[in-house]
Amino acid sequence: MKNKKSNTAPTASELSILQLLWSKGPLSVKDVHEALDQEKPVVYTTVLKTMQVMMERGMLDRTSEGRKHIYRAVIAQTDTQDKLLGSFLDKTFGGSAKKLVMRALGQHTPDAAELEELKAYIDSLETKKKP
Amino acid sequence: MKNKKSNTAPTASELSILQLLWSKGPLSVKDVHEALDQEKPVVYTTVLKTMQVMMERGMLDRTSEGRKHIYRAVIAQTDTQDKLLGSFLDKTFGGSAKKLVMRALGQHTPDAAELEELKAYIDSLETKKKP
DNA sequence: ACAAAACTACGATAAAAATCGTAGTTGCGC
DNA sequence: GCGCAACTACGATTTTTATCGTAGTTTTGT
Repeated sequence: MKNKKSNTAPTASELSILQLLWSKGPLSVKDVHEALDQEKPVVYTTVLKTMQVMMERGMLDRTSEGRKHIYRAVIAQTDTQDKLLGSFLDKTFGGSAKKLVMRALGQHTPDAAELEELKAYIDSLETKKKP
Repeated sequence: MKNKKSNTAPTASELSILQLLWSKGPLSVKDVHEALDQEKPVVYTTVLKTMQVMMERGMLDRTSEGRKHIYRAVIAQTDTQDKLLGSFLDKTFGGSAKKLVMRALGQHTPDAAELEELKAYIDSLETKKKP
C-alpha cells in the first residue's frame, strides 16, 4: 500500500465543502466561507479549520497562490457518493435498492422527461445483464 | 402544542435499534442487545442507555412485563425513512432524485423482476400526474 | 517604512453521540 | 426468608465533530 487512502466518509460539514469544490472547482477558504455563510452563519476560522482537517485526512489538496491557499477536492464526487449511498442504503433501507428507489421517486417525483430517462436507463441495465 | 414531537432524526445507533423493532415488533432490551451484539460487540448497558434516551426523545414507548420492559417504536418506519432520505438526497445529491436513483440502480442493481416492478411503478407515477 | 488588511496556524472549548461501570431493585427458586 | 440472577437507573467518561478566539505572518496602500 503506497498512499494512505482516506477511507473515512466525509461528515455533513465536510460534505458541504466538497460539494462546493466539486461544482465550482478549486476555491480559497474565503470563497468557501462566503458561500457557506449565506446558508448558515459560520465564522471564517471554522471553515478554515475544517478544511485543514480535511487536508490531513487526504480529502483535499492545496496550492499556494500568493498569500492564499487554493483548495481542491482530491476524492472523487462519484466515489464519495457511492460510498455514502451504500452506507445509507444499508442503514436505512436494509440494503434494498428497490425500496429506496421507489421511496425516492414517490416522495420526490421527477418530471415526465426524467422519468422517461429513468425507464430507458433501467432498460439498459436489463440488456446489459444478458451477454 | 400538546405532545413534544421528536423532530430530531435518529442517529445511526438509534436507527439500528429502530430497524429491529420495526421488523420484529416490541422487544426487551435483552432481545435488542443480543441482536446488535452479534453484528458488533456492545455492552448491554450501552444498548439500555440508548433506548432510554430514545424514550425521552419520544422515539420509543414501553410497557412493563414482569420485571422487564418491552419497548416498541413510536415513530413510523416510513416517516423516518422519508425524513432521512430527504436529508440525504439534499446533502449528497443536491436534491436530484433522478441522480440518486440512477446511481443506486447502477451500483446495487436489482434483479430483472424488481427492475420490471420499478418500471411499472414509474408508469403509475406518470399516469398519476395526468388527471 | 509601517500600519491596516488579509490570511493562516492551532490550541481550546463546546456540543453531540456512544460507551461503560457501578449501584440499586425486583422476582424466583429453594 | 434469603440469596442469586436478571434488570433497570444513571452518572461519568470517551470519542467524534463542530466552532471559535487569539496569535502570528504576509501583502498592500500610502
